Amino acid sequence: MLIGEYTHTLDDKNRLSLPMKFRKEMGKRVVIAPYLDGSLSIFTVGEWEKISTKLSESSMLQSDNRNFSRFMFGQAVDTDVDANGRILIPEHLRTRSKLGSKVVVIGVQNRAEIWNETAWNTYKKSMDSQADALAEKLGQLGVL
Amino acid sequence: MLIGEYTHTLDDKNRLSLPMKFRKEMGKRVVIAPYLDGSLSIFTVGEWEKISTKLSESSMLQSDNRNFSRFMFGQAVDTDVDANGRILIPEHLRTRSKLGSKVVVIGVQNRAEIWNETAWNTYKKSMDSQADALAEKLGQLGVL
DNA sequence: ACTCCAGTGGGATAAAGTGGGAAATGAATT
DNA sequence: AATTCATTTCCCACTTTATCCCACTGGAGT
Repeated sequence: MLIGEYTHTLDDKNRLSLPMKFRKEMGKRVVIAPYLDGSLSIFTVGEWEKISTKLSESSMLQSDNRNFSRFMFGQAVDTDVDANGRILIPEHLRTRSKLGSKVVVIGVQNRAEIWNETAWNTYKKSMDSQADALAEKLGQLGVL
Repeated sequence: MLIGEYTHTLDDKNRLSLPMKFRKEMGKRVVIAPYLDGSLSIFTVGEWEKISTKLSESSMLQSDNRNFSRFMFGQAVDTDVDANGRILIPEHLRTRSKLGSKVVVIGVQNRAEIWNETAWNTYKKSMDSQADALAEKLGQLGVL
């Protein structure tokens, strides 16, 4: 279970160290993929395979499925974690999520997310003000 | 599993190097075919045969199937991967997908796609703005 | 204050990607 | 049928980018 928020530097060689607390669970190999709300996601290979399986069962002749598969797979990368616990963020993903030298790595259950630092702070603030309303909605759906 | 985005050059001899990460899975021989959304597709011979089988099982009495088969098979070529991991893109396919000297090769599970660089960037942008809605839709369908 | 370690930075080495020339194949013309 | 011209295929070499490895730093804990 990945939890917590860590601010790390993304250096000019596109290297990002994973928080020490994540490394054991992440293992030696992870998949980095574009994710929702402008963030990037880091999955363990196990979690990634679950997603792959689900998407491979959907027909590529339907544009919704095709588009989402392209979006995820086309931009994803599976990469080794180096000896210092760092991963390489490909240039196209770095650009997409507008990552500067300071990024935020957060743990969300089975995945980690990488955020542009200011985008994360903005997001946090807006969620804070909406949290009560959100809880209400989820409560109505019986989630919590 | 083919994933990732790579920008490669298509030289004046119509040669395109496959990303190193794709080469093992692609093998010594691949099939290049026109694909959807203006892209070209690269399949392993194995994957190509699967598609062929499926299409041959669908009735050619339906004009949609007939037309789609013509579209794929009529323009497809099977070609060797050379010693440097490069393939030759036939002129008619290069023209069709408006490929200049810079093209993007992406991996999408069982296939690779070749895109005109600017077309890909445009596509990505439009997908980025739709991804959240798309994920929601697929979530409702039980895909994610 | 000293030690240890997570996180960071930089230089050396290897390899992926690309370009160009030589050899081979095929077509065309006399 | 033979020679020449054009096009394709193969091979080698270069350049740039990425990967590996080691060293440093600053903060936390003893």
